[in-house]
Amino acid sequence: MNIRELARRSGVSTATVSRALNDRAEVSEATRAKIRALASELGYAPNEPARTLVRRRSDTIGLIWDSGQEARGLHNPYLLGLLSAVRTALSEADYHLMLLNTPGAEEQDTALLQAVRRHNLEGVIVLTTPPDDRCLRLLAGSTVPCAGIDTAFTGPRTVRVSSDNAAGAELAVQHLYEQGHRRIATVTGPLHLPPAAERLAGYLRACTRLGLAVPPEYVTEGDFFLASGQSAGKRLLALADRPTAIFAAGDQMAIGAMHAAADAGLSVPGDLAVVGFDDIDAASLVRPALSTVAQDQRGLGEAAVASLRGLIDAAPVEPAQPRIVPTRLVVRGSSRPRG
Amino acid sequence: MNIRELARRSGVSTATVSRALNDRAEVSEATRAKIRALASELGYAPNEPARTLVRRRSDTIGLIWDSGQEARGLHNPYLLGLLSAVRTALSEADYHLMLLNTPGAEEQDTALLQAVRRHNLEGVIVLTTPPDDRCLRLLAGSTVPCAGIDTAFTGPRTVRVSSDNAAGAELAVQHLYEQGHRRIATVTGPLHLPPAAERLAGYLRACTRLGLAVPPEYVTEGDFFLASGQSAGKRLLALADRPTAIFAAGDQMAIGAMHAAADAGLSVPGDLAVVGFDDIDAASLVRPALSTVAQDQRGLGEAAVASLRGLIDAAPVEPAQPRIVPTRLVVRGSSRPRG
DNA sequence: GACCGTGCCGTAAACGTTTCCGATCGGCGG
DNA sequence: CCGCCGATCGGAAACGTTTACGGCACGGTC
Repeated sequence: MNIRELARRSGVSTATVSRALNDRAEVSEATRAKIRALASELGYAPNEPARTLVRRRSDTIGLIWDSGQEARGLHNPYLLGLLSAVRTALSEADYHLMLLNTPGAEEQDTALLQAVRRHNLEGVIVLTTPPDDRCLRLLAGSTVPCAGIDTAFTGPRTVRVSSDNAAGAELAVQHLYEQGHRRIATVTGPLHLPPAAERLAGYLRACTRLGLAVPPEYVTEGDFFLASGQSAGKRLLALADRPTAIFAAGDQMAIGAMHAAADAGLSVPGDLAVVGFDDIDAASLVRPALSTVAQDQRGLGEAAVASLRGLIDAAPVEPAQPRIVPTRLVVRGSSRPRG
Repeated sequence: MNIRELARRSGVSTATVSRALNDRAEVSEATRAKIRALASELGYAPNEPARTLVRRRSDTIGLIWDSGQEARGLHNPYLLGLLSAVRTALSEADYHLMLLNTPGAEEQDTALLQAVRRHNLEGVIVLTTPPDDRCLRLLAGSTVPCAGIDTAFTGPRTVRVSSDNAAGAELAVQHLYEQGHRRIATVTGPLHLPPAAERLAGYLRACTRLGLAVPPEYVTEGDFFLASGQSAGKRLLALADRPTAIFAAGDQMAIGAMHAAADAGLSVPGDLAVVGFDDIDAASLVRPALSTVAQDQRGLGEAAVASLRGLIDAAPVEPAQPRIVPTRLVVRGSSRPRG
């Protein structure tokens, strides 16, 4: 069942069928309707590879994420939500989606770039901070439009979209302040990662704005995982000037801090309030449930797709501005009014 | 940079270049090496759409999962792991992967089938139990090879791969038995879903094998979510013949049961041991950490890909046997030896 | 020496679509 | 009546590959 067969049965030429189905103007309404009807009756679907070949565009974009993390057993609970958001946003824009595999160490440096060319991909969306990868750097350095969600690469035709990490952190601190807390400490992520640095900046900004003192020992660096939050919490709770609240730059670390409080015989939120960042699944499963700054995954996905489309059909006029997506505070039991 | 240009620069014809790069025999080693070298030097990558067009096979399979769940706010923490596993297994088999979007209610019934034909997909992998969808049923009923992970459709060229739910449940009960428990209750999932039914069957089988009495009130049905586990736990703990251990068919329900124990002033695992199923992220974050039956996501992904390949290049001889992948018990704090 | 097989390679026809370039046909103003 | 114009369509050339087919040279066998 190809366009020729459909043309034969409609009594017109393949050119007319193509024009009819592609909503071109040079075809009468009558024949267009007839062809449409016959096409859907016969279940005709145009062959995409052939279209791609002649049009020299595939309406397809590639998606890639850092699976190195999972390989090391570290799930990023956000990936799935981002994936779905990107997928629906792309399909609404009539793009197809191809999953690229993160090149391992044994791959060629050009593996990613080659994959893009092989499939005529019109752009690539990169999820989460990837390892310091040469493949990815090569891709970003090329003229292939790239949108990165929470990634830090730069290139001639790249755009970065990320949550408003600083504002989110401010939200958290503001909330704790409103609950009466004045001694608020923080556990950061690895500070060489942009999101971690931005969340710290937001924390500091809020503290100065609110007139809160931030002794240097109130800022401890973690690695986004449970254990680091627990040990950081333990250190913070042993301080002479013990904080009454902790803002952790990641939910796992926040849960770790809650464990540290329990270890010290302190109650949450009575003796220590905790606010995290990300709203992972576990946040609503632990007890007390974790207050946290939720990222807008759908918004991130839509922003990435919108930016990418801009990059695709616009000339590379200027380095695209990063797109910032607002966050939202979710208040749960771990920061309710002090008892 | 196409094959013609490469042929010109190598001083041979396009046919020879094609044969050289596709490892056909009718090319001398010398010219093959020369072409290879030139190709990688020039960064030549064959155009997949053109290949697909002429070969009439795309080396691409489609992936689809039920995003209805997420839309309703229900994350399936397993999806991401499965996704990665499928992706790596496919790329090792030199297949490309295209993400299909789950058709909404407004789509044509034939949307999925049409997508498969448009892109010349050679097969489809379906993740997690989808809604009772006509699109999917149409796909399964066609001759398109389909592999479903934890899905219950059937068709002429479909195969189902799933974890050994029954054996996993037996593992859990056996473990609790070995810890000295004799009164073991269970919280099931919705029993119309095959995994839930199988886990219950495994529980019952283990109990009879071990000679444990199972009063009817020891079996309560939940919906895989936290609240159902909590209320089920509450009911079980109020029983005159109170169980000393609970096997929950899902981790969220298991955590709910732990909350119920805390509400009743009981300690875990001292007064009540709990074992879950799935090993979601939260399992290792709650306190005490949750013992659980972990699914082998990588194994599931590889089995799905292997089955699909069998379906693709074999004649549809007989209805393919379902592939069963073993599970693994992860013992954590919630079921450690009784105090 | 004729013949055949084999190894290597080139020519050209496909694959299914889009689109450029004409062609045809009414209608309409001059 | 003539030429022009817009609307509608068909013919045919692309797009970049793979592969059937045939050709050529060479070595071996009778």
